[in-house]
Order: sequence, then structure tokens, then C-alpha cells
Amino acid sequence: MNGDHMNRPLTFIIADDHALVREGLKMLISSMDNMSVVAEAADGEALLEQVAKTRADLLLLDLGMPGVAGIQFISDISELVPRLKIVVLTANIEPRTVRAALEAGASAYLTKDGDPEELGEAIEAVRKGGTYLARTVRFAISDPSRNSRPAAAADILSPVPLTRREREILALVAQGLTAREIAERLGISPLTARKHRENLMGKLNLHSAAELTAYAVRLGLPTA
Amino acid sequence: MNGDHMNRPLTFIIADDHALVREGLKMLISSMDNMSVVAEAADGEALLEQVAKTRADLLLLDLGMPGVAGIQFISDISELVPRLKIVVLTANIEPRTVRAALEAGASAYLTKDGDPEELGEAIEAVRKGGTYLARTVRFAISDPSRNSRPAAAADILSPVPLTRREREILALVAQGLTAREIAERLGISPLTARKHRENLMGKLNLHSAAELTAYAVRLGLPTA
DNA sequence: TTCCAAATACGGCATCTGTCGTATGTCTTC
DNA sequence: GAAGACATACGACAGATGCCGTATTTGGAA
Repeated sequence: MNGDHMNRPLTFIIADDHALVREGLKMLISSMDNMSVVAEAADGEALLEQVAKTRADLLLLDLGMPGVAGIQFISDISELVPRLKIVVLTANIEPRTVRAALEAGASAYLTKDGDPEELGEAIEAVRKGGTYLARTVRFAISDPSRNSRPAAAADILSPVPLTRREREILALVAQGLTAREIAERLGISPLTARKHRENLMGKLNLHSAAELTAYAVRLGLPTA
Repeated sequence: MNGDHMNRPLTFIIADDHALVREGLKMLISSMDNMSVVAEAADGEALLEQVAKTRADLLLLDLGMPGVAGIQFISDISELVPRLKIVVLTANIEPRTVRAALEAGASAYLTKDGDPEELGEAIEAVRKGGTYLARTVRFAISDPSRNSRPAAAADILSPVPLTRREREILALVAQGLTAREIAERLGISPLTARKHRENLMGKLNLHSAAELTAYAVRLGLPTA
């Protein structure tokens, strides 16, 4: 074992909206050599605050947090504090999301149902300046040609950037609101709300409110 | 009270589909006095196996597991092994679900975003033969000691048991299928599929496919 | 300043959905 | 064998949705 990383402990920020999960992760990380958790956050706002206040090396980020508009949040942070390595930790294994997270600046992508050992492997890889992908999502990137998905261009096509408004609409759809309710909530015409929804479905290659809802909930958008 | 609980450690089964979360919970519990985790399970089948094989005192059950048809699973287990105390651990805070879980035989109901201290409090309460409700869901139950007597108007919605077919339909709705697609999948008439869906919404007091989908996904039904 | 993407808004049309009925066959259970 | 729950099936009607257009305003980038 090389002793160079024995000097200064690696410092972590843990961002997850479930306190119990945070606690568990904290114990996991603290039980490793030379690792210490210096901050935690349960929502996007608190996270930004902690990122600014502490000088952590590594951010363990649950993509399913409230106030964390998914991918957008990653690019914001990695632009703001490039020094901070971001390890995404989520249940979402959609190729779209994995690609987008990496392109947004994440250094690693772990899934919650993966082998806990992967956490250590990911940390090691990231510490060395590399990247790491959970075994369960490697197929999403490594070999696109062997991916026998029928859904062609639309599905694959990379980050699928949603506009701010579209993300807002998506979150409301995920709560089960109709176009009319969304329109009322946002103070716009129902027809406009419908159009946004249409555009969303077009971009995501989905074809019903139910599919859109399932997608949004899986993405971790607030559903209540 | 007999002091025999100091001799033998309380034994746990941890059931959660996220390996990382399981690991975290295991460390949390192992760090407590006289507690030990004797088994874990990532899906319903494995859980039943472990329940039969080990003689654990306490089951920490994530309601969002695949193969765990929510509430039904709780009544099955508590009927099979009444000795085993069930602590529900989930993100779902719907009054309906809380009530249903308790009536199905759960001894405690914790939420993942609750204070980690609640885990200890719940275990203590359950060990003594009592029940425990997370602070965030206490509002859901007016009087936890009585559970068979309807009291308020809210009882119209109370723990409505879903039929097997309805749970099946619910899972398909959660995947974004339309009535017609569900009908094809199950080999029944689209009108029948619609009727099942209607009944579902009636029982759950929901009013759109999107709401139904959000509900199903939150319940942890498979969404892909 | 020009240009473009984003947000706004509207309409038509086929289809699906939500809500109300009614009805029949098959089980279990009493 | 009667009662009840469950699964099946159909119809009507209003409203919402999915999909196709078009068009105006606006704010920021080139």
C-alpha cells in the first residue's frame, strides 16, 4: 500500500434527504481509513451552503434530493467548485441520466443497490483523479453498439437538455397535476402548460402522463 | 420486568433493496448495545426465506422493495411468524399507508427522512411490546391503541385492501401502460382493465393516471 | 443589431380518461 | 343453496390528453 494518502484525511460532504441513510453512509465512510465526513445536507440549498463553507474533497450526492434539479445541479457545482469531486449516488440507472451526470462533471456514478464495496473502489478511483462507474450502469456507456435497444436516436441522444421551465413542469406532472392545475399554479395558460408537456414528452420519448410521471418519480423529483 | 434482555442480544433482519442502505443500517444497528444483524434480504423472496430460516426478533422492512407488495406482505409475515416484530422503514408518509401497515401487524413505522434517533426509540418501544410511530407520521393516526373501530369521516379512505388483480393492475399503471396495453398484457378486455383502474382510484381516492402512477412508484412497485 | 431559443398562446382532431351506470360468471363461505 | 366478493364485460358522456400545426413576445448570445 502506498502511504501518500495517509497524511491528510479525505473529507466528505454527504448530501441525501434521508437522515437515516445519511447516518448510515456516515458510519460506512468513517469506518474507512483516512476518511472523514465534514458536512451533510438534506436539500439543495443547504448543500450549496456547505459546499461554500467547507473545503471538502468529495461530494457524495443523492440525485433524488428535493431542491436538486438533477443534472443541472451537478454542472452548477462543478463549475462553481471544480476542485470538489462529485460522486453521484442514486437509484436511477437510465443510460440518459448516467451519461448526463458524467458530462455535467460527476467523477463517479454509484447505484444504491450496488455492492457496497463499490463505494470504496469509487473513492479510490476518484482520489487518483480517475472516474468510476457502478457495475450496474457500465453498459450505459462502455459499448453503445452492443446495446440492443429498439429506441433509436431520440432515446439515446445524450443529455437531453431540459429548459428551466420544462423541469418545473416535469416536477408538477410528477405530483399528479393536470395541465389545467399546472397552468393555475404557474399563472399561465392551460394551453401553454400543455405545450410544455408536449415538448417534454418529445424530448424524453415518452407518450403519456403516466410514463412522464413514472420517469419524474424515478428521477427523484419531489412527488408530494 | 424481567431483565433477560441484557443477556441475549436482539437479533435483526434487514430488508432493503439498496445494498448500500442495508450496509449503512447494519453499521448503525451493530453500533448499538446488544443488537445484532443476523440476516439481510434484497427482495421479497429472499426475505421470506430468511424469516423462515433465522429466528430473528425484529424485522426492519423497507416497504419500497421489489417483490414486496406493500401492506399485503406485512400481514402475510405477521400471520406466519407472529413472534417477529416488524418495523416498517419507508419514505411513504401517506396516512392510508401508515394505518394499513399498523393494522396489518407492524409494530413501528419509521420514515427514512426522520431523525436517526427514532430508530433507537422505536426499537426500545417494540422490544417492550409497544408500538412506535415516527414523528412525521403521528398526525396520521389519532389513537394508535384502537385500530378496529372507525371513528371519523376520514375512515372512508382508510386501509382499503386491494385485491390481487388490482395490485397487478397498479403495477402496470406504474409502468406507464394505458388501459389498452394493460388489457393486452393480461389478455382481458380494455374495458375491464379500465374498470379495475377505476376501482383502484376509488379505493385510493386518486383521480388520474398520473396520481396513480406517482402513488405506485412511491409505494415501491417496479417501474421498469 | 441581428438572430435564436425559450416561453407564451391558440386551434383541430382522434383518442384516452374519469365517472357514472348495468350485467354475468365464478368462486368461497356461511 | 344463498350471500358476497371478485373478475369479467359493455355503454354513454364530458373532459383531458397526444399530436399536429401556427404565431407573438422576450431575453440573451453572436
